[in-house]
Amino acid sequence: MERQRRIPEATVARLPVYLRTLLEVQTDGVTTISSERLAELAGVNAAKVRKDLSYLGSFGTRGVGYDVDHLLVQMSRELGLTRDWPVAIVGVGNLGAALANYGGFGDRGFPVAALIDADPTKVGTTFGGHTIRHLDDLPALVDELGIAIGIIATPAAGAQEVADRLVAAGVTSILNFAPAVVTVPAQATLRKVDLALELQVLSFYGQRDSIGSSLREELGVTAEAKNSAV
Amino acid sequence: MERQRRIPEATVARLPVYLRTLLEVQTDGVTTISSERLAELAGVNAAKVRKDLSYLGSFGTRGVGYDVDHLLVQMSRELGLTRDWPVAIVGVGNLGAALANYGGFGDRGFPVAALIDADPTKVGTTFGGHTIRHLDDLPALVDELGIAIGIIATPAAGAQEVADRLVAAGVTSILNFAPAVVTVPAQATLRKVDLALELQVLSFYGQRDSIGSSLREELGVTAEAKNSAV
DNA sequence: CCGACCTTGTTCTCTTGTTCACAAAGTGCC
DNA sequence: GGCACTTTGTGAACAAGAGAACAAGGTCGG
Ligand SMILES: NC(=O)c1ccc[n+]([C@@H]2O[C@H](COP(=O)([O-])OP(=O)(O)OC[C@H]3O[C@@H](n4cnc5c(N)ncnc54)[C@H](O)[C@@H]3O)[C@@H](O)[C@H]2O)c1
Ligand SMILES: NC(=O)c1ccc[n+]([C@@H]2O[C@H](COP(=O)([O-])OP(=O)(O)OC[C@H]3O[C@@H](n4cnc5c(N)ncnc54)[C@H](O)[C@@H]3O)[C@@H](O)[C@H]2O)c1
Repeated sequence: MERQRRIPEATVARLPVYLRTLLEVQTDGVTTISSERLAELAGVNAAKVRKDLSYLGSFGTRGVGYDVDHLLVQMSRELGLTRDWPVAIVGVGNLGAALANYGGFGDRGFPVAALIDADPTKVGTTFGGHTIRHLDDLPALVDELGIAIGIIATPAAGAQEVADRLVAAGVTSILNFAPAVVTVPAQATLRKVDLALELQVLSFYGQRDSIGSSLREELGVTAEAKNSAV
Repeated sequence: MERQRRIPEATVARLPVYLRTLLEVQTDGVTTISSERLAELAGVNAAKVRKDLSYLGSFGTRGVGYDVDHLLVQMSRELGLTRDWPVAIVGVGNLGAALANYGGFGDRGFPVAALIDADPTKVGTTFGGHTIRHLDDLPALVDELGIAIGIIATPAAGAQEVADRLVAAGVTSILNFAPAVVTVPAQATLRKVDLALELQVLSFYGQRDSIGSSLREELGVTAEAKNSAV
């Protein structure tokens, strides 16, 4: 039985949800879980769960379900979570500072390894246990600390330049919070988090509702978020 | 010529990007734009732009392009941006505080109208010009201030309860930052922003790359983010 | 007024993703 | 050991979305 490669993008985006769900049931002492139950907890369709998991290999036992521990190991391996991915936060302002303070990333294998800013009055100061470094130090920091992921938390105007510099320094995974279209070469991966966009999408559907349209209800639009990748 | 209803979800998620792009070129004095140019600036395919815009109606002029001002008006109307959408932030911690401090929302028609927390030591204190209110006050706040959107910035454990309370109080648009699966009834809309998920997806693709696989290059995976709706 | 040129709007095809439905495979009772 | 029951893994049908291609419609120079 040949291992199936090329995991669909939609599946990749759901694996973290399954992972989190499995970690939760694991702490409850659950050792085996059916696709039905996992689907319920993860807010998706059971057939989808089975198909998604089948991309990892055939780990289930028919008539029984999936072994939680085993699934967690396979899933972590597939997602690349068997190693740490040091993160650099670029732009230590309002948002960057909040992210730097947040402990939830290091726990999960994404330690904040560097804080970077372009403002000379911020560079050199210490924040949350890190000395803020200048953007020019980026290549050195990548070498020293093995930065694998860059988070852009600068104003929109600077986002593309920061992305270019990150890629030039060898950081090929980028998460962009700035409300700007940023492009990177094909060998890099860029994902974005755009709050204004989210609010505007909510506004769109909210307006539909308040107009009294029952369109979406008729369609049975589902309860769980439908974000594409978020 | 019948107006085409039922705008695809994928299109709805791109309209805010076009909107932002159009606002930018508008300030540069541009009055007309072709689908080709808009596509380039928005980081998408030109055919997609034309198809997306055609859902709003036929506003372009063949041989010329689209009138920027007109397009902005139509798009704003469609997205429901002709009115304000007061936002309540639930959970004024690390993240909630950063969001509350951020001025970028009010500018765009999403004023932060209320800050809500469950912690008795925080309730009653003032933050960023708002007195923090208790979760129990939610129904009253919705009545008084016309809260239209709720942002969940509490720990994961409280997220579902907060969502339930928001819906019960009449808030049908919710943006969830907590790493938890939250479900809402069909008449409500929920979107999520999940940073851990984003990082794990980056880790997946980062691992693929560092293994030396040229899979994605061969596939010509594109430069712009592929987030589904974000 | 006409013809060369440009850009939209839309149709068609291809790809990706979702869901159903069911045979295959395993468990555990009797 | 056999049989009833459960749950997986996947084939096939269906739905949504992306992109190429092109006819229709409009501009503008002459
Ligand atoms: N704060 C929020 O809650 C929030 C919410 C949504 C989106 N955003 C977006 O996140 C980004 C950051 O927001 P913020 O509120 O933290 O802004 P901010 O102004 O508080 O901080 C920006 C920081 O980036 C630094 N910076 C500017 N240009 C830089 C460059 N080229 N290289 C390195 N550093 C640079 C600045 O010195 C500053 O420290 C913005 O694009 C904003 O639109 C923020
Ligand atoms: N801080 C970040 O940068 C960051 C990044 C990604 C995700 N998140 C997520 O965002 C959420 C908030 O993170 P944080 O760092 O601000 O946490 P935090 O602990 O700093 O703040 C949480 C706040 O929510 C309040 N709260 C708790 N339960 C509540 C309830 N039932 N109703 C109302 N308020 C309640 C608490 O009193 C506290 O003020 C978490 O789920 C976290 O995982 C945070």
